[in-house]
Amino acid sequence: MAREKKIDMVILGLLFHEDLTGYDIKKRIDGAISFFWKGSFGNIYPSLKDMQTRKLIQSSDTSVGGREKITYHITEEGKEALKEWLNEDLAINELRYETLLKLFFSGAGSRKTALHNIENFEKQIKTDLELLKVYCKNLENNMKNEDHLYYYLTVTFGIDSYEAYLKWCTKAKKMLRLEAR
Amino acid sequence: MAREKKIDMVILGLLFHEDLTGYDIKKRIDGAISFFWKGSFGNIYPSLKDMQTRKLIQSSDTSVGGREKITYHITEEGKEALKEWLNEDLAINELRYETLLKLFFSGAGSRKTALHNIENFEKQIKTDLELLKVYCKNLENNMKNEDHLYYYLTVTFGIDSYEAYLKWCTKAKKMLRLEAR
DNA sequence: CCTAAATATATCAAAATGATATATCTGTGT
DNA sequence: ACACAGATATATCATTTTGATATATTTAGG
Repeated sequence: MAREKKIDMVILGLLFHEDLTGYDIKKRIDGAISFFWKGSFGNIYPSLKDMQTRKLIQSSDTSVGGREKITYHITEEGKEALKEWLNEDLAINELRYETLLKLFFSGAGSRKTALHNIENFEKQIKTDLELLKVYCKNLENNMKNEDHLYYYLTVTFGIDSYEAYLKWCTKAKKMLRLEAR
Repeated sequence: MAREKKIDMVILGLLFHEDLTGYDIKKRIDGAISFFWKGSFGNIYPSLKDMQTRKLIQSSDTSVGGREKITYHITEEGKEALKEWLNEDLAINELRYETLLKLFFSGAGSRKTALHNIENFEKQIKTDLELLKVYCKNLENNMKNEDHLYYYLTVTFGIDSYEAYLKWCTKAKKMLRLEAR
């Protein structure tokens, strides 16, 4: 059996709630989802075409004037495929943190470089954490349906782990400054 | 300027300390590094050939009997390239957590499925956390050089964040069980 | 002495990434 | 009325990564 293309599931998950264009899908992925998954035009558009031939989604032309616009709709087969994936036990969870990679190899550099890289990371995380907290507050005032609960849980995952990262940053910086070479 | 191939930096980082074969490199990457970065034969071997033509590394044939074996050694240019990368401010840090993706789309499934996916995640994390703690204990008894300090910091990053994940799992499971549909 | 596991290199299809090309529509300031 | 920046929208491409497989040799255990 061919390996499952994850972008397909992201798209099906989004189309489960509403009809969207490829461009809309990209915007949704760039929102809260981007904290734990990415997508690009380079895989969204091919996936849309492919899933249409596999009858998991249907397209309808909703062009306005000269502006081309193709809106996609999930089929029953598409909903089935999504549910099957949700029920599979396998889930691949991966970190790809270049900051940690650089830190690991900092023996080839200096304490100063290592500290600098951690400070950059800290800055990145603080910015993202602020954003997540805004999402969280908005959700708390508007937890009206099941989907909001799942959304809320992913946001709190982000907040909790980012807060742990920041605590680690403080510890790590202290160690790098104290333990004289 | 061509985009930087990250696998090159991983290999240079490893070769900075010792000469290695492609197979050795794969084994190193599959160790502690695998918690924050991955590598496969499919990009290790091509990278080795490419970096050799770019004079960042040198190869020497160390075959034993009929067994082919090519050992690589970092050059001064290679060391320079590694240091340059360490000194670049840019670092791409990405999470790719299929568990969170499934949780986010659990509206298409059920509370039961969502809970099941979190329990699977919890199991995965607990196993990995145990391993990280072993690494940590070994390091604490053997913190003799600068490299061990950097290694130790990446390991504590893993431990701290995984512990935060587990706390989140407990909270999330409670919410999913309490908040009746 | 057999065999399973580890060592070792290499390649390939499939998927993801990141950038770019092309064209249209919308809102803002002048 | 007009220019023009920015948002909307689809599409493609080279590069990189992933995951699997092919091939062959050596080592360790029963």
